[in-house]
Amino acid sequence: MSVTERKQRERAERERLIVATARDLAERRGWDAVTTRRLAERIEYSQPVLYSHFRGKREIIGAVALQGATEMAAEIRAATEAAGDPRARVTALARAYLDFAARNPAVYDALFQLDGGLAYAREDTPAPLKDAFAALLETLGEVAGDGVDKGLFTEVFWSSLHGLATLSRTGRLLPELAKARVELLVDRLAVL
Amino acid sequence: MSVTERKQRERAERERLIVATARDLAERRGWDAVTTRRLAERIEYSQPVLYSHFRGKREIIGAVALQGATEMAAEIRAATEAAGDPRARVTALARAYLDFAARNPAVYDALFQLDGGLAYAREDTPAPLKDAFAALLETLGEVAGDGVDKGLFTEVFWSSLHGLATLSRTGRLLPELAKARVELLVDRLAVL
DNA sequence: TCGAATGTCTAGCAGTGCTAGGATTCGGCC
DNA sequence: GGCCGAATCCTAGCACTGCTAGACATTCGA
Repeated sequence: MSVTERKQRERAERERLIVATARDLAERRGWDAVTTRRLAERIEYSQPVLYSHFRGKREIIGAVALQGATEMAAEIRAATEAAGDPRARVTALARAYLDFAARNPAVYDALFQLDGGLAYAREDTPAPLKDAFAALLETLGEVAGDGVDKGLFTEVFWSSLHGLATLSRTGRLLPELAKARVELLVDRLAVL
Repeated sequence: MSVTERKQRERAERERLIVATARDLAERRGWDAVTTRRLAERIEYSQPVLYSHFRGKREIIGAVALQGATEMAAEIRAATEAAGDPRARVTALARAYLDFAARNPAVYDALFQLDGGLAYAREDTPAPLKDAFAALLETLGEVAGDGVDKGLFTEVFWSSLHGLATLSRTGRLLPELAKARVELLVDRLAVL
């Protein structure tokens, strides 16, 4: 059985290589540059190998998205736990979120802009996505205010962050106001 | 000269036909279905004709975006002018914005999601885009609050609306909370 | 040692955005 | 009216895309 196990390990390793390569390529040159041919060449296998791991390009995007969700959740938790009072936590959350989006634009796109074939806001939503939302809710639930559903508040706050992240990255907002926008958002939305 | 004029008219008419057809196709079957071949077939000309009007597919998207911006600005102004007090105006604006995004998803994508080769938030930004932002600012500037720059506030409010529009349309937010999200956003962000 | 199963690759399909170059039609001039 | 140059348009094709059928090699169990 040890041969089979080794093969499974190698297969899993190759799958990680595919996801990592796709992510790297997308981050360096954009998702348009992530073609099945280029990806196959980089991992030094032929195209059909990709399809023995994933149903298609969409699923590869989905895999990158899940990886990104896990990292994002971790970074957000790390940032909020380091802060003292609720206000500092919310500010830290907002900064960590926008930071992640700015530093990993391709991963962010895989998560929230592109179609990775993943289910969101449902029962069968993959665990990493649920957990990322939970990471937001843990901190934002604290400042939802009386009588306001924590989930509802988190959705609204998250939407605002998402809007800031996407519009600013595509040059649709004034760059010099970035910091002021975050402060204004936190001041107004959070009940402290 | 009248022959030349007629030709120019016909050319302009054909250009309108291209934009209208692209928009219709995108709205019915998504932007992926808007291929140069299909578009050429629909307008009953060959592909190269498209390139005598536009540099490429990107510019066609841009043309649809500009058309959409004009309509959006008009709808927002119509909605806000019909409302009485500032609070009603802001709510009407939010509803009108999200309504437009929901009713014209392809146009909304052309405007804020896809690359139409347009400049945003700059001096050389096309007039329709500037005017759409102005339409938002006219109403939102009223409720920015003391000491808060109206442009800054408009950017933040707009980003929130954009986040709601995109995340809800791609199924990333709970559909049943749509109304509550708008109310919460207006309540918190606007200074009344 | 041989047949079967597994793994991988070559080659190809239908589709994409875009364009070079040839055919055709048209307007103005003699 | 007949001709020529220019404007207009189309055919055909390029290099690319995601994806897959079928051939080929390799490895495994009997």
